[in-house]
Amino acid sequence: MRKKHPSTREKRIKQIVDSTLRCIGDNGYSKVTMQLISEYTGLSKGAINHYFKKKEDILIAVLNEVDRQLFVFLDEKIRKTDNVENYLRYRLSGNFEIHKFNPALLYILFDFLALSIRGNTLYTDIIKRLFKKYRYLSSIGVKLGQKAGLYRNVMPEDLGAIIVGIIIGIGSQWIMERGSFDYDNAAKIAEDMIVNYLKNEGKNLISDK
Amino acid sequence: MRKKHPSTREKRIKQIVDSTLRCIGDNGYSKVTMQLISEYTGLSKGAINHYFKKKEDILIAVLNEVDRQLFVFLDEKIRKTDNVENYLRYRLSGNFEIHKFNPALLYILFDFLALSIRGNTLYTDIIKRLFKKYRYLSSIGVKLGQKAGLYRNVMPEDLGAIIVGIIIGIGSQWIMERGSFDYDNAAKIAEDMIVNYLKNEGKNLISDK
Amino acid sequence: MRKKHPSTREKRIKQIVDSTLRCIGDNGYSKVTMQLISEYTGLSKGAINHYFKKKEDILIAVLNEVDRQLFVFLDEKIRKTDNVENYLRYRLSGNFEIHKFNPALLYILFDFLALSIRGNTLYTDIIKRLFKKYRYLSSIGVKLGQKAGLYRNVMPEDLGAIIVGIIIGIGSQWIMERGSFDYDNAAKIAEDMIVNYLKNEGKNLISDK
Amino acid sequence: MRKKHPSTREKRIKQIVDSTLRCIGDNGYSKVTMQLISEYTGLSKGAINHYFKKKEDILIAVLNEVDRQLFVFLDEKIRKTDNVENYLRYRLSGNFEIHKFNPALLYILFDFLALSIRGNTLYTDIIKRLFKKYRYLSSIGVKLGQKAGLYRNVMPEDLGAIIVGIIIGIGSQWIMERGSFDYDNAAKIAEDMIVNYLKNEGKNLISDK
DNA sequence: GATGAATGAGCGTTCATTCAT
DNA sequence: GATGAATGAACGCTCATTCAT
Repeated sequence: MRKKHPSTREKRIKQIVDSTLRCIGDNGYSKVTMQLISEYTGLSKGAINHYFKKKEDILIAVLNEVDRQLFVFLDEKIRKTDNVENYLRYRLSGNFEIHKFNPALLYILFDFLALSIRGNTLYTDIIKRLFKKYRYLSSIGVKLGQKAGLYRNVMPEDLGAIIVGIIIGIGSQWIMERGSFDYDNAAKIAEDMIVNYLKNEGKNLISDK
Repeated sequence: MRKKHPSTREKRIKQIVDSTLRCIGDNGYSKVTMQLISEYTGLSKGAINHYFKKKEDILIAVLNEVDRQLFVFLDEKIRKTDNVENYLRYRLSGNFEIHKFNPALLYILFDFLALSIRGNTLYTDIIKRLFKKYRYLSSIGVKLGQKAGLYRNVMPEDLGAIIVGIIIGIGSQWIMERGSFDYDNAAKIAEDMIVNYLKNEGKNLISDK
Repeated sequence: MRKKHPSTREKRIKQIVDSTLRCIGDNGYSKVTMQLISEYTGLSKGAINHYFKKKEDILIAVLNEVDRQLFVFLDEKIRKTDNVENYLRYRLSGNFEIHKFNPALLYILFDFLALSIRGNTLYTDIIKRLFKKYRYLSSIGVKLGQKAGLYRNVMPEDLGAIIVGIIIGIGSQWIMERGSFDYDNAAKIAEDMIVNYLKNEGKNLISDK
Repeated sequence: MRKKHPSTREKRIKQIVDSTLRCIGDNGYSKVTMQLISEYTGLSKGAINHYFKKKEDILIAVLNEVDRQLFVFLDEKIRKTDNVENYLRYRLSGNFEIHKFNPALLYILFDFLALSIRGNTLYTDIIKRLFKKYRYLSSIGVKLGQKAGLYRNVMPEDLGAIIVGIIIGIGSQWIMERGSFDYDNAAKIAEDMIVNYLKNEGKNLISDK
């Protein structure tokens, strides 16, 4: 029996992935069961298993979806600028904004990150790729500034790591306890700190330690 | 009914906590079972239960041990300096060093962080307290510099959040994939970036965005 | 998502309750495990859990089933009479009969009674309700006789307690050791004793103690 | 090494039995663990096991102690009378009194009764013996009255079963819910009902059913 | 005699997965 | 395609019992 409605399969897969994303956002990775996914999706457990042979397969699809959503959200904002400095600033402020107004994505990212840090080879590769991409995207702003002669000569990849790190590092603390510091101010300082550093090539500020 | 061998109990408790710490470091929080802890410890499941009534109690003890180890390691290093700028630099470089040579602590921190982000009230308070402490310790270096007239006038708490964020943010990426960027260089840049920012009060580098 | 086979679920639930009833009758409450219930039912442990989330839920269902069976058995017999005195006699003899030919119900009742006497709040309410109902049903026969001017003026509720008490009190002894006394004769004496007492209003038989 | 203080053993055994009795009275049979017995006794688990090889051995000793206490309490009261009718009345009222003011004994009796009803051969024999003894003791009052020409000619053993039954039957309901009926009044009615029945030989009150 | 550390079988329960319908 | 009944391994945990000290 051949596929009668090939679009049904894709529709169902999207339905399952979206529901699971919502489910993880609501309950956390460790609380997600096939039963709960089934309830969020409105499909039976059997139907879920019909489209995804293993629970892990759903979670991998979810992680890819998180990646896609983060990318879509940011790219839209950044593509609109042609100011070199703004490229970097928009990436920073855009990310800070995402985590503030849609923390579920960060929640999920952290769940998978925690799993991936160990040998969980299932998610590791996806998370690695995700981080690599964001370091790369962050480094583009640095490279553009260097090409324009605005930024000092540092390894763009290492600065990409700092940019990505500062975003998730501040975000994670803020998620833990919102009142513990001024998120917007810290984000602003971080932004200035990075741009400030990149523009201060000539000054010998490096300690002689 | 006096304890005849109080040292035995304490020894066993330490043995279990240390073994669990090692176990989480090797396998990750989600993979840790009472059975596995028992195997790592070399004691029976019943024996583990004799000292810790609940699995959670072990994990809380482990988390406190992580906290203690981080504190002991850093304080030793920092106490030795009386140079104001070095206070901040030592805290940064010290943390980077820990995560490089004893990444298990960061693994575990992330595991509990991921759990705490959701409603897991068991670890949340401990993790909150831990983060708060590190933001505070980081802010001390800022305050000292401000008092000495060396650093610009920013909220020390917000800078504490940035310092802690940058340490765990870079650390987590490096743990994920060691070859993806130059950890030592990124750490050095981050260090300079922060000190640079703090010392550049007069310059109007803040973007007019 | 409509139920396709609603009868399957109900059939299984009945199957589990009946099997557990048999299991408790054979082995006693304290010996009943999920494993044993599963064996009596012929279903896997997982299947039992599919229909009853908690072991307690099965036992509550069992207790309600015992209640139902007792009620059905007695009501049938009693409804057939319109003789006022027979109402009480039938209730007494009917109960004695049940306990003689289906002692499992009494076994189970005692198991739950023993549990309920202590703070086991799970079964206490059900057992309380059950006893209350039987006291009430027993008191009806007294009230009818009083209305008809046949019985002396005593609190029907207190007599209900005596009637219920005598039934389970004699039953429990007989269950313990069948040869120890003549159950049928004791039941007959008890029946006469109660009716005798109720009909002897005028005589000052009450001791002047 | 021979026993230095033979009385120590007996003292310890009494200490353990008494503590366990108290422990069951407080918590119920099903809640009693060796740990709890150890805490109630103030001895270590190892010490308990030194005197009683099995937990069951303790419980058998406890049950015998309950039997002994019930006997002691009642016999004292009854021995004081030489009035034939009072013999029976004292046994009834005495028992009602015990259960009212020391329900723990009834609690424990019910716990073991529930266990004994099934094949738990450990306690069955003791409980059987206990019931038999009380039926016998109750029947003495009947026999005395018959010898004195006061009571009708019924099987004393069967009446013993009714007397014992009515005592535990009413007691169990009252323990379950104290407010559900007037215990004292029900006890009084039960007492009169029995004596009334025994004294009404001539009257043909027996239904012709 | 006395302790409590240690054992391990067995408990109720969860859950990914399979499969007859 | 879709269902949910059924499975069974694995989990955290309890507890009577043993035994080195």
